[in-house]
Amino acid sequence: MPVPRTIDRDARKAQLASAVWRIIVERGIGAVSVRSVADEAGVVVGSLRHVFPTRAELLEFSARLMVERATARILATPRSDDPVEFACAIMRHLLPLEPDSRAEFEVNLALIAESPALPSLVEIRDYATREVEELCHQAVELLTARPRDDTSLAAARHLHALVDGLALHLLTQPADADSTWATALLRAELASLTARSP
Amino acid sequence: MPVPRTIDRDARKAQLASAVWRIIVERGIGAVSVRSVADEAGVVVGSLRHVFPTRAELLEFSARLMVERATARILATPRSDDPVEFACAIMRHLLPLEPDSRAEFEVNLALIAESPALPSLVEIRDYATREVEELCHQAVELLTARPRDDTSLAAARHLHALVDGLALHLLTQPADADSTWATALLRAELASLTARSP
DNA sequence: GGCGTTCTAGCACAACCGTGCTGCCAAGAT
DNA sequence: ATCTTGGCAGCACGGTTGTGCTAGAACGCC
Repeated sequence: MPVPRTIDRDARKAQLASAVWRIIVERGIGAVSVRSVADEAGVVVGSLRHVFPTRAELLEFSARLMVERATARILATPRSDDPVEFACAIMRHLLPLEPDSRAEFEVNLALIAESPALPSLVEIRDYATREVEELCHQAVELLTARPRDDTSLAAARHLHALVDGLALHLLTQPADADSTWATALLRAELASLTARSP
Repeated sequence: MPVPRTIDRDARKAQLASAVWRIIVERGIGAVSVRSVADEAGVVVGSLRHVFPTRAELLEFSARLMVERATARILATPRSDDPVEFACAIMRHLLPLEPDSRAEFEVNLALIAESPALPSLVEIRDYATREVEELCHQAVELLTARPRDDTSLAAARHLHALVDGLALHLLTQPADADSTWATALLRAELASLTARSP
């Protein structure tokens, strides 16, 4: 049985997904169409549709890959002896401070804004939210060195809301504006968690 | 000089704007077109375009009216003797706890997500952000009873991020889910502000 | 070399989009 | 009664969208 030429489908998918991200960042989610994405990726529509038969599949994969990338980056955070600095380094990855994470958050927001029209993306978004929530729980556990209870649950929710709110504000200001205040705020919050623990 | 029949343009504009909101909430920002809005409002495209010649003007007015409505609702908050309860009542208006405020926040988010494509809406969004920021400053001043300085600025930013993060999380959960935890979290944060002041 | 399969390239179609434009209707001032 | 003008209804046009479908090109295996 002959096995004809095959391209690296995963690489091709990633190439197309990053084209999607670029368009979302530069022109908004509304500008994402099979044609604009194919153009941006430098392929023809036929090739794109050979890998992603429908637009929904294209967006779904793009969203999923984005979550994977973010997860990988967070897991790759170098351990630190200082708990506050370690937690801060992890949480910083959730803020749109660099082009990559900025794109990730922008895509995340686009998913929320378009969720009524794209129900298949809701579960991806919810999965990502649960992951971040779990991360906040772990951060609280690390800093307070206590098991989970009602107060630590509230603290985790507080931290989660704070991080996402900071992300929202960083996104609405220009990419090159001063953003040291956000890190400082985050570090102060994390430090106060250790201070409050007995 | 003859003066022919005139409709209440402001009422007509508000009618069309609320149709825009409904579509954003139910079908996402991507589903907002002159035709879908005219349908939803029960008028024909020609009539809509008589009031809003272009789609951009329609969206711009809808966004501006939304900010006005929110501002009015906040200003109408009854004063309370308890500073924490008063601040909490005001901040609750910024959370998507009821259909109206839910729609407002959803529209706000849609504006952010589509800002690359609709630059004219950016300044409206920025104006709304500044208003909320100012509100947070006033809340901090009220609770700590101290003038603005670096620490109160940080506290206001903290509060602002927390409120917007909470709003984001409330939006991603079903409209009828339990949301008492958000109010509790907010009240605790506001109470801790008074506690910290000397 | 020939075959078979994957990939590429693109046409076609129906639907939808924003917007320019043209009549028609109704109502109030004269 | 007539005239003037704001509002209503809708057609038309060029563009874009998602997707079905077909024909050819490129390549690994026999």
